[in-house]
Amino acid sequence: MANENKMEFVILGLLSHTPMTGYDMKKIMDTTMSLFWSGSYGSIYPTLQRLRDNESIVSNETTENGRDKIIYSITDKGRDRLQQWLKKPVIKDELRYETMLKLFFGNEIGEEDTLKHIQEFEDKMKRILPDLKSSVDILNGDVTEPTHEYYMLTALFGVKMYEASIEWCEFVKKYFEGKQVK
Amino acid sequence: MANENKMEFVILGLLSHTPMTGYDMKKIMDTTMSLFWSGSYGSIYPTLQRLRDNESIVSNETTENGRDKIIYSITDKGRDRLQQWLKKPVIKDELRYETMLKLFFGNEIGEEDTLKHIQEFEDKMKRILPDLKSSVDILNGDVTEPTHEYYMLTALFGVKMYEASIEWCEFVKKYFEGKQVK
DNA sequence: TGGCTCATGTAATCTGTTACATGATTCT
DNA sequence: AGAATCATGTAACAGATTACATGAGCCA
Repeated sequence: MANENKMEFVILGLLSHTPMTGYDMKKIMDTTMSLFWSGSYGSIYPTLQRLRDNESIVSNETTENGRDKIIYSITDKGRDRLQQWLKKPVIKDELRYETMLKLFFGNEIGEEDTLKHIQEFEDKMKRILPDLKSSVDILNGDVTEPTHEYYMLTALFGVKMYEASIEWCEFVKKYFEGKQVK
Repeated sequence: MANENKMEFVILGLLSHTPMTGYDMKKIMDTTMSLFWSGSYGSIYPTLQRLRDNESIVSNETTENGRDKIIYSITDKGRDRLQQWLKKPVIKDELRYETMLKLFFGNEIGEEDTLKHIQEFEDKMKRILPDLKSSVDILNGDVTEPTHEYYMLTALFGVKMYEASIEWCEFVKKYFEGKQVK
């Protein structure tokens, strides 16, 4: 019942950085924030309307490069609500890894098929890790935007998680290899 | 539309280990599997009925210690379905950390309040880590159950994640301290 | 006796995704 | 010309949680 509508605060948070469109928000969620958050248009646009209705944000219709867009900005009321939420204790940090689920039940299909999931997991992280690392490096030297420090720390968290995950994958592979030899 | 009802496979997976009640399943999800999965009675019990209807599992009503319970077992058909799913590629590994969200927007409330979340995050992991480590140790020496190997590897993943997270927390704290001094 | 755990279940509700519709502009 | 991207939006559906109801046994 603690009706904490997260999407509301994600939007308010993004608008606390700078005014933008719903489309822009989706892009940020798909890139910068994808490590720890996600969202679809089907939840972004209705939430924008709700936030506008309760005066947490205001909208501004403009045309840029011949494209109609609605640029949203946060109001004082919205900033207040955001800050209040930010100061509240965290309710839930959730990890939902299908890979771990399939590993947990791996005995049912055996090591070979299970290792395919582990390898895919490792490959995925190795693909993302370089970009994540370079983000950290770029943001680290950047003192123009105070928000970038916070962004850098979340990216660094990603780097640490992915590095630890990759190490774990290597261990799992060796573990199963060792068993094979026996 | 790739209607992958995960809860079905979680239940089939648990029953592939051993027969048990819905209540038992919930307990395992709250403990052993909580690292990478969760579920409520409101999704467990209806799914059990569906799985029984399509003959993936069978139920057995008994009384133990004067308590009525319904013990479910997996059928050959259910095991087939489970194996087919386990062999399919993983669709989604998702991390949803409110702590990272609040850190990402931390500029809005400043370092002091943000650090409270980081500290809480670290404390939580430091509370869980010892149990997780001892699970790994216990399972590591245990060769009685072949499923325990897979369980051990998921627990080890937890250990690696938590250790890396704690290190990251220490870094974040030092990072902000360093800024303070400047 | 009272509170906790064992045990099963449902109704209301929420939250979110998917898939589609629409149409303009930019890139190749 | 055609594909991809920019940009907004909705309807249908999926999936899950919360809160409640019920009742028995165990422990202090």
